[in-house]
Amino acid sequence: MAYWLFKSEPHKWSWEMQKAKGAAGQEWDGVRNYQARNNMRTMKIGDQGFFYHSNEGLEIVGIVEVCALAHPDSTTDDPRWECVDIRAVKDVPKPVSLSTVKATPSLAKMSLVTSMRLSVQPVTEEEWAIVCRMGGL
DNA sequence: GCCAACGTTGGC
DNA sequence: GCCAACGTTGGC
Repeated sequence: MAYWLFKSEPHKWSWEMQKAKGAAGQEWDGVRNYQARNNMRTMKIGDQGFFYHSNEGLEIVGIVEVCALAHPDSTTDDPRWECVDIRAVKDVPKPVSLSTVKATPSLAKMSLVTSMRLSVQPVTEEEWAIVCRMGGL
């Protein structure tokens, strides 16, 4: 099982909207970056991910789960772009902010810090455990 | 809203 | 295949 982090601007697609989709989940469309796409291609059903609010909020607010393998992105005809589906699993009781992540030495190597602009990122098992603990899980 | 960082595009 | 121009992302 692998761990990931999905970024979304809340005014475009928020955690509340994701939760409203329930178990059916939502296509993670609109990604137009090769590295992010490649990350999605390697995802398996049941992989866990953090849901991060970028631009506003700047914090990890929820846990999601991959519920469909990479498939063509329905929002484009360009065959280069694929995406997975994810569904909300649970809230992070105490959202973990970017400033907290930056201030935590053991999280200094998180992609969130080192690859600021990558919208779909891998998270290591250690990082996952640390963030979950800080988030009250 | 600004702007730095960085990914992508396209001319040569 | 290089690199300048351009567009986008995302923190502040």
